[in-house]
Amino acid sequence: MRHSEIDGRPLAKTPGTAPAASVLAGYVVEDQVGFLMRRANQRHTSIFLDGMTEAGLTPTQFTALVKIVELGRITQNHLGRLSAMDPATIQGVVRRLIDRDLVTRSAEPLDRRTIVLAPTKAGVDLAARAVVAARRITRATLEPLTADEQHLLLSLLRKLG
Amino acid sequence: MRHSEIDGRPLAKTPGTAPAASVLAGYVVEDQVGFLMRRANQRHTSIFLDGMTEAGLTPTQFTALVKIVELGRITQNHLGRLSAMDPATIQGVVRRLIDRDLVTRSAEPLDRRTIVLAPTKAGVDLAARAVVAARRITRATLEPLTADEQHLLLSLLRKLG
DNA sequence: CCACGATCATTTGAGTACGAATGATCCGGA
DNA sequence: TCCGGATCATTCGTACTCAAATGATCGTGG
Repeated sequence: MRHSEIDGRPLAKTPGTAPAASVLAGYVVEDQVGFLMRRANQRHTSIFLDGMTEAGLTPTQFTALVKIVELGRITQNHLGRLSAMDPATIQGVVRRLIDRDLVTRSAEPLDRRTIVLAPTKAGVDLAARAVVAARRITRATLEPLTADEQHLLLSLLRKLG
Repeated sequence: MRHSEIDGRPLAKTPGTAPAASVLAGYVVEDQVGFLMRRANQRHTSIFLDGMTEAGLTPTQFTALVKIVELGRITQNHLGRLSAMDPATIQGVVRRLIDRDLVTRSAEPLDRRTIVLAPTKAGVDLAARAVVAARRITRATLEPLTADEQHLLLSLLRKLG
C-alpha cells in the first residue's frame, strides 16, 4: 500500500509516463466546493441566458441595470462595488448598456474624476420586463430543491459571501 | 400602492429620466441565487489562486490535471465532460498544461479524430503537491460554516448540479 | 498652499465560458 | 459499399474576471 504500485486500474500503455492515481491520496475533485459551485453556476447561467433572450441581458448586465434603475444616479465604481464587479469589469458591462441606450453617462462637476450613470426610459422599461423573467429564472434554478432547501442554500451562500 | 409614485427614496435630479425603483416591484438582486453564487464563487476563486501560487494552477487547470493524473490516459473531449468544460474551453486549458510540460498529447491510431492525453512525471508530481494545497483551499473556503453546514451546502450544490 | 496618499476610470494581458461554424473521421443502416 | 448522422478537435466572436499599470483628480496634513 506504500510502494508506488498501480492498483486495480488498467495501466496506461504510454511508455515512460506511468499514471499514479495513488498520488492523489483519495482526493476527489468532483466532491469539492469549488467544482460543485462552478457546475451550479454554469447551470444557472445557462438557465439565465435562456430565460433572458427577450431582454438580451447577461447576468452581470442585468445586475448592473437593476442597480442603476434602483438608485437612479450612481457612480461607476460605486455601482461596481454594489454589483460585485471590479472597476475593469464594470467598465465593460456599463459600456454595453450605454451602447444599447439603456443607460446614460454624464459628468459630475463636484468630482471630475467620476462619471454619473442614470437609466434611460428604455432602460427602466427593460429592467421592469427583465425582473419578471428573472423571477422565473430564480425559480427554475432552484427547482431541484424543496422550499426549505432553497432558503437553506441562500442562507449558506450568504454566509460564504 | 398601485400608482407609480416614488416612495420614500430620494429622487434623482436628472432632468427627463425619472428613476422608478417601483418598477422593480420589490425585486432585490443581492438576494437572488445567481448573485449569491457569483459572489461565493469569486471569493473561492480568490482563495484558490492565493493558495495555489506555488503550483501556479487555476481552478480549471487544477481540475483537468487531477483528472488526467487520475485516469492516466484520456481523450480531450472526454476529459472536458468529466471536468465540466465544453470542447472550446478544455482546449485552451489543456494547451496551457502541455505548454508547461505537465501533460503530453499523442495520436490514437484506433480513432484518428481523437487525441490522447497523459500526465508527464512533472505533471504527476505537481498534481500531488497541488492536492495538498487544494485541501487547505477547500477548508478556507468553507471556514465560515460549521461542519454540519458544510456538508449541507455540498449536498445542496450537488442536487443543483 | 502644496505634496502625498487615496480614489476614479481606463487599458492591457491572461484566463474562463459558451455558441456557432468548420473539417476530419467514425459508424450504422440501407 | 456508401451515405448520412454523430463525434472529435479547432477556431472565431463575445463576454466576464482579475491583476497591474496609468493618468487624472481629490482631500488632507503639514
